[in-house]
Amino acid sequence: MSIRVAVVDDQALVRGGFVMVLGHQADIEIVAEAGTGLEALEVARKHRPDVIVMDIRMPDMDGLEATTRILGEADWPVRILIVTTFDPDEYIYKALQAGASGFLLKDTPPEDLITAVRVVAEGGALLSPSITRRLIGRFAERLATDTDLSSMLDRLTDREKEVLMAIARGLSNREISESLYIGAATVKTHVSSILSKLGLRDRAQAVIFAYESRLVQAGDREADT
Amino acid sequence: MSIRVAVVDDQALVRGGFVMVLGHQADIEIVAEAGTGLEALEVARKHRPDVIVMDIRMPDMDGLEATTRILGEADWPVRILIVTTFDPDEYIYKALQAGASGFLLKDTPPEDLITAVRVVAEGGALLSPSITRRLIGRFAERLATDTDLSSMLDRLTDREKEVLMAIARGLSNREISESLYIGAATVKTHVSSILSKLGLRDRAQAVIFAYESRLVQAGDREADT
DNA sequence: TCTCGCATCCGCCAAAAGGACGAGGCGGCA
DNA sequence: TGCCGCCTCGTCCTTTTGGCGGATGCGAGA
Repeated sequence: MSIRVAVVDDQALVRGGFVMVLGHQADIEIVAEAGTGLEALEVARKHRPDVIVMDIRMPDMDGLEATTRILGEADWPVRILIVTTFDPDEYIYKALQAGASGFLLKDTPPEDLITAVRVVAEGGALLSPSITRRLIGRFAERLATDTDLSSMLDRLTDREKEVLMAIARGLSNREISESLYIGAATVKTHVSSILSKLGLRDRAQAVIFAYESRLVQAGDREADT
Repeated sequence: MSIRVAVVDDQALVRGGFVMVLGHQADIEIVAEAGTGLEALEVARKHRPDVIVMDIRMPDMDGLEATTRILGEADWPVRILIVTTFDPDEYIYKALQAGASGFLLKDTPPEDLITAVRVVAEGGALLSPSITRRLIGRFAERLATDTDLSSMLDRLTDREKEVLMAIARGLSNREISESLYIGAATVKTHVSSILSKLGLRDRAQAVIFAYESRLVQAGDREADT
């Protein structure tokens, strides 16, 4: 069974090029074309393609908005491959957030487009090499600065680390004492020790340290009680 | 000019397969092979390949360590492509941190390996589709939870946002008053207003909110005064 | 024009936090 | 065995914080 593809681009020439490239593949069938975001919604609903090759800049509604909507209302498995000339960070992150399975630049060779369609049809994901590089960069950079601050964590005892994490969850001393089953005075001792060891002044700075040192990470908050 | 490639894998059969696949390409030349991490260091120094196809699990020294070392001491442009059977998150992040330009699983088809070598040789980056998907997932998830919390930021006035950011930098009320050239009592009023509007109890929780809402981000700390 | 929200300021008060001690119990280690 | 680090708890004190009420000026919009 061939991969059913819809191509969405407002420039007829570009769209035609995509259709030409993809349509000549034995395992790919072009089932629809659209020139605007709104049209994309229609053809998606009507033809229920497996993969939608989508431009970003379009009249009516841009490709990112269309992606969000289509994925939001689709009741069949559809993958969206963003293909664009522009690659500012903003677009990429929005595209990924919208749920796109791939992000290609228009300067990629035709065979890569074909590969990309096949990959996303199978549930994989694919980015242009340059974008992959940037994404990797962001990750690596994030991991790189870890060691300096987190090494200071070694100065803390296990108990103190527990208390610090509790502080980083926004608990008061009394709440910490209850959650750790120790006296309030003990918590204060630990807190003082933590602040002193880390060269901090108050629990607010301790929270900052916890985040900066990746002891806790933005986003991994368990449900607040 | 062809791409000069070195293949590093401790399993002779696998290594032979890679060499076979890559060596038959007109634009690729296999200039060296190695079976261990230490050997990889040697052949890298000796043959100065453009691209090193590297396994992770090896005797002597694993591929990640070898990657780090080679990239650290190399005085010529060398790209490293990690190819492995295993894909735990840990490996991926370490590989990216080590500076690898690509990360392929051994279940990818041979032509993809060829493509990957060409891509990284040109300075691009490439990940296996499944890994790309995971990386995207991590990013999207990160951005996904943004709106709910950051929408609460809209309730704050500009001045309050300033104060909140100051709190998130670890300043005391007095320091904030000095940095904003306003009275200490005024700062307290703002702080109270912030806590009340956001449903928080104290400045420590405000710091947490600032990080969770991405008002401030771990890592973008300017040098502490 | 007259509110209303915002920023600014003031003071008072209770709670929380933090600093500076001392002190006992406990386990590892020389 | 004795020392040391860790955890525990206490007490006393100062500083900080946060809540509350009230007040002024100011600009935008009804």
